[in-house]
Amino acid sequence: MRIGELARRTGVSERSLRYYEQQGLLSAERTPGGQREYHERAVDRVVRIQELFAAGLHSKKIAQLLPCMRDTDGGPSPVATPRLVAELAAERDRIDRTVAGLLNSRDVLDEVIGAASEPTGPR
Amino acid sequence: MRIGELARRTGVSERSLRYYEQQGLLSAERTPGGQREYHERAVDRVVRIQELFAAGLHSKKIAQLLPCMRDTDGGPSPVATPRLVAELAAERDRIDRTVAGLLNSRDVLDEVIGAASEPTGPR
DNA sequence: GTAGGAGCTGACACCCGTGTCAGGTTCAAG
DNA sequence: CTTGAACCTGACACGGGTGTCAGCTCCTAC
Repeated sequence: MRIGELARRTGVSERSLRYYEQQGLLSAERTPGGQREYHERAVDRVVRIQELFAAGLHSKKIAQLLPCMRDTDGGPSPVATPRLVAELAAERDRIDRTVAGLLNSRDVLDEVIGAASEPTGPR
Repeated sequence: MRIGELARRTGVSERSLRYYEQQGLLSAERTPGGQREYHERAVDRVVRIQELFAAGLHSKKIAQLLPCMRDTDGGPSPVATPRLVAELAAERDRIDRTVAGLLNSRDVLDEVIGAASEPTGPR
């Protein structure tokens, strides 16, 4: 498929898809005329990329991580280097701390929301 | 206390503390010479502000939210307007979605980390 | 009174994924 | 062949919290 369809199917802008390619996160064949031609599994990959961005990983780390992931085609999935594994473990811990903070903040919001739903405020 | 101590006690830079004041998130008395003088409870407030920033709220929304929160002094805590409550509920839902995404990404990381810890890779 | 650490304001830069525009090329349908 | 939608590259801008610097003033201890 071409970039327009991929953008539509993933909900990611064409701009971002080109950026992902530039960062080495996503590859594409080219037509003789130079237009990008994506494999079917690019869809899943783009979704993953978005998730990892949302998790706070930077493109550089995602670029290292992606080749080590089991793709939908069940390919060989090379094993990560110890160095990368250590970095990923650090990212995971960071994510855990982030989640804890988010849940805490959510509780704070809930308290304000809850207080407003009581007729005359808490006694 | 003055700004240096507050920065030291909260781990937040002086630059950021001044920014919080500019955004209406944090107030301070002034000495005759114009230097900021903070109440003791500014410490808790700064911590909260950081949490809310980490949760993805923008300073404008935090500025609306803070006056509605029960402070450590157990003050009056005015009730949020229905409009603000609706916005906060939206933020809470966004946080929930973010958490779900983070946990998902964490699992993805764990899979790669786990695969690397197996002697010859998965069968 | 004076030295020097601490504080003040204002301004500029950064990150980095994304939006957007300009100007040109390619592709597919008529 | 022509037309128009889709695609290409390159460049500039943004958001928004934070770092950093310059140049000055304040406060405290001696």
